[in-house]
Amino acid sequence: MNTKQSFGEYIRKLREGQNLPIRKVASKLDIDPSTLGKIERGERSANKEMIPILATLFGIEEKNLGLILFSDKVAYQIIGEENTNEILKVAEKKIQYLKNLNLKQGKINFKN
Amino acid sequence: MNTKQSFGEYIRKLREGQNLPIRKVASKLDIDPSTLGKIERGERSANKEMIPILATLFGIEEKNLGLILFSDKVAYQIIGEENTNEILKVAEKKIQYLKNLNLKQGKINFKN
DNA sequence: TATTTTCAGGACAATAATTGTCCAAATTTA
DNA sequence: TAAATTTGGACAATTATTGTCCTGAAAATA
Repeated sequence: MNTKQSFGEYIRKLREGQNLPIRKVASKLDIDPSTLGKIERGERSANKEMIPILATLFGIEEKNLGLILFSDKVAYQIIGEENTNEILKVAEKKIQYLKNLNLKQGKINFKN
Repeated sequence: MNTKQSFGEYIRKLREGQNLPIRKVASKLDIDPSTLGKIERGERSANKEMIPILATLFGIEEKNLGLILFSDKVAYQIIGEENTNEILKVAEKKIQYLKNLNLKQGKINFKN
């Protein structure tokens, strides 16, 4: 897992590796070429529905592509803070706690 | 740091610990009592401007309160995914990379 | 118990953020 | 040079978020 690339950079390299124009990939995704261009440049976010399509197209694991997308989202959300590592650590524990809670009980109530 | 509490639960306990009605704290925050109630119940998000006010009011560290708020946000964003730990780990590396990059260069370009 | 205070939660409007398109200009490729 | 591709701004549409108001329930207090 290369952590030095954003989702956009990543899929751009994949696309260029196959010598595909934006136009064609965008058509597979059923979006405007301009939108895909923006996604590749990080000016728009990809959405989850695009993951399986791109994964199939480029022959990579859906799971990994999703990982790159979501880690980008998380990074983007807190990059402006000072104590990013602490935030992530506490978030991890919170998630563990909540998932565990969820096994025993029913729903999730989490919004902040 | 108690990771078993959301931001809302946390400030609710603080508030109740001082026997303050929602109304009064809400007034300090300059918001409707109903809004604070929702924040405490996790139906609304707190915003950053509230942090210093609440920290002062309850005599706690701004930094810690911010930590609770942001870790909540991160947790909430990815709680629905399977591989949350991996996501956090990759996000951490990405942030390190970006921060380091930022020291050398200028701005941030990150949005996904 | 009656009154008052507090709190919960739905409905709503206002605002903000996100998403995607269209188009024209710039760049790249053939 | 001509054609194809890509960039990026302006824009509209959609969606998400924020906070208020209000009513009724619950809790506290007299």
